[in-house]
Amino acid sequence: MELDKAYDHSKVEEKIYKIWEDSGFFNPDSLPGDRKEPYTIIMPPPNANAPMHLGHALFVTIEDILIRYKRMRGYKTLWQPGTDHAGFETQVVFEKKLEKEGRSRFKMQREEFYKECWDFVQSNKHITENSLRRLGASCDWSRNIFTLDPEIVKVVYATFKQMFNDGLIYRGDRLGNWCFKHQTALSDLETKYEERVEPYYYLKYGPFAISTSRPETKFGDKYVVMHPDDKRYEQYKHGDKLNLEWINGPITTTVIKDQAVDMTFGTGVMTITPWHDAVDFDLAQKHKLDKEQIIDKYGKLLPIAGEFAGMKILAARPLIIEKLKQKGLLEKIDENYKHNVQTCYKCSTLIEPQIIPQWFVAMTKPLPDSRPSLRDMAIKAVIEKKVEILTEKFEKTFMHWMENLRDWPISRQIWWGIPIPVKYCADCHEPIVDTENIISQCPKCSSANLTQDTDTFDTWFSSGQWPFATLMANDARKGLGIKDQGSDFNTYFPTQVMETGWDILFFWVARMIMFSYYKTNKPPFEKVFLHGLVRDKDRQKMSKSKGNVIDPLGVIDTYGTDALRFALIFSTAAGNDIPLAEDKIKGMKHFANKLWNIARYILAIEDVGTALEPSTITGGSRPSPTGTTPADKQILAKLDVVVNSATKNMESFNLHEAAQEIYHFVWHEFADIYIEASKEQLKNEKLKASTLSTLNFSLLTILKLLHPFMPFVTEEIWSKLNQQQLLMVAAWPKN
RNA sequence: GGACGCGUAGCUCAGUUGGUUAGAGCGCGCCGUUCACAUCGGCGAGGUCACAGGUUCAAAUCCUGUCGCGUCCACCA
Repeated sequence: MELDKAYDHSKVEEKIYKIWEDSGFFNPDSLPGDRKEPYTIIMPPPNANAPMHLGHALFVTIEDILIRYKRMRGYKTLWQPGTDHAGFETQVVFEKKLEKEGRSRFKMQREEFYKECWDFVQSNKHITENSLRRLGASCDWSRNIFTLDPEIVKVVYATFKQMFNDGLIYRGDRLGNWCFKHQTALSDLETKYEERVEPYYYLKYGPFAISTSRPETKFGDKYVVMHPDDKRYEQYKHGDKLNLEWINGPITTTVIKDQAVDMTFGTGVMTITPWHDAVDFDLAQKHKLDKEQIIDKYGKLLPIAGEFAGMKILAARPLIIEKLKQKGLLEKIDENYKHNVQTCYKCSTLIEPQIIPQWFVAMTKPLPDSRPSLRDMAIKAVIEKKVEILTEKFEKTFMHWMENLRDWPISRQIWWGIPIPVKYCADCHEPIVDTENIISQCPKCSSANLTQDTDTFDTWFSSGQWPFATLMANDARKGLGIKDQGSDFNTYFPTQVMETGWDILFFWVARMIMFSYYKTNKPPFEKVFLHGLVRDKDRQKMSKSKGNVIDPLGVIDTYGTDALRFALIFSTAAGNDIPLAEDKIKGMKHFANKLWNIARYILAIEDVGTALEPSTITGGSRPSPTGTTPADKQILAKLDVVVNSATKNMESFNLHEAAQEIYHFVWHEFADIYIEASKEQLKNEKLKASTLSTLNFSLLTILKLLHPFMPFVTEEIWSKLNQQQLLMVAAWPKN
């Protein structure tokens, strides 16, 4: 048998993937042998609309390594694939596309928009899935699912209804983060703070001095707040009324004393704008104060602003200041006030807090069946290691976040997503949960005058249920109940590992744990393995919205999937970011070629026609100790060490260490030392048998060790060795 | 403001519970191609493991402090 002089991945990868896929071994139901113990990874569903980036390559590499390893160890392995409609993310991308075409969703019908967005996502979805194939992902495509598939939506709706009935979901007039551009509320996680330098104004408010960077919010200020212990304002009592001249004329203000005021900040006096500020909102709630909307949802001033009504806030600001100045109410301006402003994480538009009715999930409210709150169940699970977050660093971060958790707003005023299954009675205003869309009469007042809620769910409300929703959906498709023998949910839940990026620890992982306990009283997964971010060569974060994503398919074309995978895993400790240098990938292509040539050397000996039968060459049984040379003994001993250590590292998720030691062994022990020694030994007829046997045993073992990391080249070489079964289901080496 | 992490060879980074001459990829210097591989081989240069203390028989690894860098969370009217 003669191999090509160099390994050519382009001739191999597509062919091998097809062999794997045709074998059916991606599907746990079709694996050879009697496999009882399941090992399950639910794939974090990639955003269906987004082209693949190196983050995908990294997660596929890690998860595929784990799955292939466990498959070789005889587990009933399920890697559940899927794609994500990614509500807001996708809508933003799609709206940008519309914008380029000179269109806008605000000029479209909702149905028209949804259909176009659906088609857009569907066409990109296949591209994403094929990219996963090119990366060698050995996931079970027969179970492939999409977050908007009806079986998933059904599970999501059932959870919503159950939570609503349990009083864990409520509709509230609460202050939310409002993005003017995207015309939707956002959760705190979907906003970011940006440092800006803006003028800061000191104003005369009757006898007081107040300060603000946002004079346009001040029209409705009819309360003035100070700390009860502040000696400077002793003469003012809580509830005192004062008349004073303000922007648009005389007003009456009421003194409020509250400890929330920081006496050391500014003058220790502030006025409040409950409709547009979180602290002020809380104060107003506490003291039952009036709340007035100053700015509408398009960022324009309302009639309360008098002559400024209808103006955009930023345009009005200098005019308001000018008027204050003319009235002698402006004391001074600090032009270089540095502060952080909250902005939309997608478009950096200033976030305006607004009171808008939204649906919330109560995170800290105990469950009606006497279980603790969603938040507390998740904290308990992590403390008790029912869910183990790998690396202490992330566990700490997780706990810190959980302990400060607030209620979660789950409604969005966008169109791309799962509609909230609620109707409102126009007569008695009762919200009616209608998950089947069959209710036409208000159960309370019998009115037939019902209107549909127009909001959609936060994507994470549905993807937070992904681990059990996917398995339940699989069962629904097969007509199985979740408790039936052999159902996916029964067999594969809880799953073993959740592998994902640390950047969605709060968005996703935390929510999955909470939903899972709520719904099943079990953890969704036993371990959480968080990988870092693949950064570009300037260490910049790669993201769809920044447009700096590097297409991994180009790198694969040049160097091969195995090289990319090995480069990604090679120096990747859990949780550390990875700046990917192309040189590293190139080096790993060389390694694949090295492996190829090791096999080529061994196979060539066979062709040269030694005394050995091919069966001996390819049998791969461990050489018997008698008749081996010190060199044979040494390499076999080292092989044992590597098998041992690599196995240990695979079990403890130190994949990069396993990769490194295998690499070192193959190149610098086996090739550099033993193969060189073998050339001399083969000249001696008496040593030929044991030498060949040592070479072959070592090679076969190496192929098994490397297969999870470099599946293509190892499977290809394996096939040249006339093996009966595929390497992907060969047994992991033991010693 | 709160929390977390990092500082190891010219560059990018590994180094699990403290234990022999601290590693990899790339780069660099010299030598070597009929004999698996030039996508290679051999030899080599290069690190006071940020700094200062401490614990220990033993510290890159544990503790304290200093300097420098970064991340996350929250946010002052």
